[in-house]
Amino acid sequence: MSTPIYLQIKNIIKEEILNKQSNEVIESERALANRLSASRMTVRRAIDELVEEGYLYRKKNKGTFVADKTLWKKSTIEQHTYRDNIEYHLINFDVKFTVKKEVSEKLELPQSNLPSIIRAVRVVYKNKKPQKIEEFFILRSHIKEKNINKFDKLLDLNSYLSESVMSQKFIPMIVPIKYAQTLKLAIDQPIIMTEGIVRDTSGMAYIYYKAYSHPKYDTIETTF
Amino acid sequence: MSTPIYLQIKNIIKEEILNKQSNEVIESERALANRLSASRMTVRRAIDELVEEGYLYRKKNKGTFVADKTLWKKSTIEQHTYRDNIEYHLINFDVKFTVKKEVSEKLELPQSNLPSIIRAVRVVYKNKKPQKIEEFFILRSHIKEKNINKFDKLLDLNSYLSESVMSQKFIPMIVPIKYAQTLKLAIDQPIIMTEGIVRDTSGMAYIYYKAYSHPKYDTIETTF
DNA sequence: CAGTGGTCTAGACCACGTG
DNA sequence: ACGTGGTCTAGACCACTGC
Repeated sequence: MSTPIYLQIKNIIKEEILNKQSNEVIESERALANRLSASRMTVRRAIDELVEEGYLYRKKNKGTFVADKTLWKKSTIEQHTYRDNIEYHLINFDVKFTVKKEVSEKLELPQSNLPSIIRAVRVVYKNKKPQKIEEFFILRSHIKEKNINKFDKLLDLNSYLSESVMSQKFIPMIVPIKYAQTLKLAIDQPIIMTEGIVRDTSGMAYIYYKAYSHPKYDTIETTF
Repeated sequence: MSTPIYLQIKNIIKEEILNKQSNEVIESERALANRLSASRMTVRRAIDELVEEGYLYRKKNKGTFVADKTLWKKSTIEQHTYRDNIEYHLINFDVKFTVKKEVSEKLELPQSNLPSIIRAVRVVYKNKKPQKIEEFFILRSHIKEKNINKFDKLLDLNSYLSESVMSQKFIPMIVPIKYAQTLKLAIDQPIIMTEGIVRDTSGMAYIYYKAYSHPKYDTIETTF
């Protein structure tokens, strides 16, 4: 088996608590270690992660318990993906060698010898309804060569985020006129614009994006 | 010493990397364990948390490195507290036995035999400027008796969050007229209203709150 | 080959809650 | 007195990197 034991145990526990009530106590760490023929530290690591992900909670000197099902989700901004029908319509795609000051500042680009920047604009539909408009500015040099022609890979933020860090700002505004029609909004509708910068582990900014969200379909939700 | 060794080590490392450059390699886990007279697993635990918090990153078979300083912050909504001068002005405080439908739904209150609810409204000032207006609805039964008369304890969300889970929604809107003046905003200014529900580990909702943020001073920012 | 992080073991002691 | 989670130790093997 190449998958680590603690991950196997994690999945076993995850399955077993499906049949349990919220706030029901689970087996003790020692009992689990014994039953699954693993050391207690390995079981603890599995439980540690399940606690971190909101599936379980611990009470000192009492035991470990199944968390309320409504808490079984982690803080992720990209909320969709559950059973929703998500579609992307690319409405713009080009490579630039000059960009607006705003973009070059956010990506901390050099004044001269500007690198090439991929700019893409797409509409995200959720269950056939327009949900948000996203504008991406991506440093061409950071795209793996084999992905360069696959828009889906290119614009799937999740495939980058595991090795990178994203910081986001939420900015209130009136929907820009040019996007009002696409989002099927009145021209004076307040929306949230999300501005994000993705950096690799060395701190280099390589994606700048702005997303204009429909206020009704795309309520941004996070859990701590 | 009652503070765990792994926390002491965490702080030692945190101090030592202040004098290092970004992407500079740090001592190996074994070397640290040796120098600090701890086992490697204990050192690992300290490093694990520092990686989780964005201070360090690891490269398999290579070493552990100092992360870029701009990544040294974790996803917290309550951004202030650094060096900012934060003040709270309580502008309303009472105990209710009937609440609007909106609140009773969010807190999942019973139809009859309504529990008492504490309602508080306060203005948060940051460096003497109004930053946001917060409305809290708190289940009286969840307040520890000794805190009941200390507004600061009562309304310090951080003192609850360690044992609870908060979920938030960000909703765009035009600033409500009754708050426009307090926030020093034009009456047609778009803002973000943050709606939050805090649940204890058993899943019971006990705080409902709404925060109306000034768009300029309180840009909500998160890191993943 | 030596050194790294990733995983794992089989013990150990502690503080605390409940019977 | 016993069981719980919280912490800690001193080893171990693996896959991989760089010299």
